[in-house]
Amino acid sequence: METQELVSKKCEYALRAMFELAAGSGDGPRKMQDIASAQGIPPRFLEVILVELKHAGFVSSRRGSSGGYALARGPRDVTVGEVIGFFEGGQNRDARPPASKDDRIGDFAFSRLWDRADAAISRVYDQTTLEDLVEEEIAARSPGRSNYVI
Amino acid sequence: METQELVSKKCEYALRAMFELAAGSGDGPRKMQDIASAQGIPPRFLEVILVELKHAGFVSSRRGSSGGYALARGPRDVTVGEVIGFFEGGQNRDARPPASKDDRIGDFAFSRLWDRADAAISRVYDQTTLEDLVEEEIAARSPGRSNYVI
DNA sequence: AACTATCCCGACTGGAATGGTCGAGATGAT
DNA sequence: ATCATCTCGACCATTCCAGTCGGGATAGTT
Repeated sequence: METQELVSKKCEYALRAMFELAAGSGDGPRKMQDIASAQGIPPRFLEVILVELKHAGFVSSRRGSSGGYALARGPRDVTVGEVIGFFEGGQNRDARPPASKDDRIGDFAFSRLWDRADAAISRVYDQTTLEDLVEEEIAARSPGRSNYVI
Repeated sequence: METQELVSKKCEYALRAMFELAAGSGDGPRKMQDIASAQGIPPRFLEVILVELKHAGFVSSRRGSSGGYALARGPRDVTVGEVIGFFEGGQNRDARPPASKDDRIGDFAFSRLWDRADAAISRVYDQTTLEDLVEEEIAARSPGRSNYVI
């Protein structure tokens, strides 16, 4: 059906950057510029994103001439859902229109509907770790693969 | 977790309008103004929406001094997913950035991820009909109800 | 036929979010 | 000392969203 882009470009960039860190792990920090070209992300924009990821505790950084970024936690311990939750729920997860005394007829049914949709999508995101993504990609690129649906 | 508003305001208004038509069925067409006040929708905006819904074949209309709108199909035969699909997939479901020859590493894994998320949410929307919503609302308002999760 | 309530349509607008850039500074490895 | 790198805040352009407006077409009612 392909509804719309579920997450913002910024959020996808963040995920791809972390994916890159997870995939190319083991050799100390990765330089921002490398990540940018590997994943096709506008470099200056990636800067902004990485700073936010650092503040959120997802990545760590080292300055200086052999610096760069690395995952703060292991790829197995960070889910896609956490990252998305941070970027989409940034600073606006509050401030209900205060007086909702005028409840329309259908409020309940729709509220349940949105909740169910939200739960369904969260279930997918929360069950997928960075490691899962890396393994899925490796499996896809190995030649004699079978088409299992994970 | 409560990520964000999954559908646009316009789309939600459309659904609520159709919900209203489904709930208050049986007495000929409903006037636009009535629907607007019943569901708290800006009237002139609702006009726009109803015209689109008519063009899409979801509702029918009668003009003149005792006119109004009615569901084109029975509440049991129209799913929430159809309506959402129409409003969100309006005119922009095409125009891929033409040359995507430069496939990054991770394209496959992410593509699968978005597909799974999309499928999860579509499953919820496509399984819910207008009638389901109406019944759910009625059940919620009946006094001695039990808290089943449907 | 006149009246009037209703639907019908296209153009328009203000504000917010998105996607992205820029310049300058702080820090630290070599 | 030097240079590559991260760090920060301000800035900007475009798009999209939510909603409005004025006028016109249509059809019941009297």
